Amino acid sequence: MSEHVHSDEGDALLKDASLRITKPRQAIARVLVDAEDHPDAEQVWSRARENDPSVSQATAYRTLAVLAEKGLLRTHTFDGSATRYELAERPHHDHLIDVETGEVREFVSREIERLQARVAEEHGYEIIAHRLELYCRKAG
Amino acid sequence: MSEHVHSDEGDALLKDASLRITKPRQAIARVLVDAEDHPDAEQVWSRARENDPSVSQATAYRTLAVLAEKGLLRTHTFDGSATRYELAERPHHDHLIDVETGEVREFVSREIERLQARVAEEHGYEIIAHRLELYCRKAG
DNA sequence: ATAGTTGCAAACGTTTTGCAATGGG
DNA sequence: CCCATTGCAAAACGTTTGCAACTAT
Repeated sequence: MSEHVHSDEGDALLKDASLRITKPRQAIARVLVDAEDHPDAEQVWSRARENDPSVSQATAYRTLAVLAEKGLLRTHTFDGSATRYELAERPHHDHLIDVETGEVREFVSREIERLQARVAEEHGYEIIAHRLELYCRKAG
Repeated sequence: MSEHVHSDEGDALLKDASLRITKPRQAIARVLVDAEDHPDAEQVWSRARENDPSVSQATAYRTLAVLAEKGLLRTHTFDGSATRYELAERPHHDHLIDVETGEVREFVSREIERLQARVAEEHGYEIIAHRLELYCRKAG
């Protein structure tokens, strides 16, 4: 059931950001909700156009920017390439990047997080956010 | 003594990269050796021009690219902004970024490193490189 | 001599923005 | 109705590159 429900989750995302519900934004929001990878703006735009071919690049970038700014999306910039996006509502995790294939795996380590907090504390800081990326190769 | 020695360290850096010693590259290399922060390409270029005003932007970018590629420089891309550089010969460390002032502090945690290696291992990988950034605010 | 290096300016890929037209609340 | 939002095209940004002149080796 529910082939294409009224894209509830996507609309919820937009509402959470206090954005007006418009067709272009719905197309974009659905892409983000459905995404199982970490698409960049161009990919989000391209996928959104499959839902609504009239969506412009500008709207894709603008919507991503607002959602990220309001904390509903998380952004990543692996190395120096295009910014990639993912839903922030997903549980926090860090990334393990296979440098040969580009595959991205997610992981969490409570122990590492705890040590990070301690490091910040030792410097007189508290952590707002962090980013941990392991660039790896399959163990031989 | 040694007001402006023949920029030994800078030349050494270039030699290590098997680059010909030229005036523009010497100007750039000295900037990198002297840098106590994490300058981006534009900053390196601008500082290099203080030594030799004729250094072009292209040469700055080209030299940084080669040095980074040959492993003599490490690169960072905090958030989505311009790539920043630092000497790789310096002991490895991670970064704590003050989100209010932009100040960057360095730290190392052997414990965190060990846990990272373990995470990679659990996934069947070995770490080539990693990046850990703590975005922090001064503790209230 | 000659291959590596340079500055210039144009091109690049990604992202942002001014604008007049459109459309949601 | 009115202001947020849109698409378009131009611009901005950081970075790369083709080329003819130059220079370290």
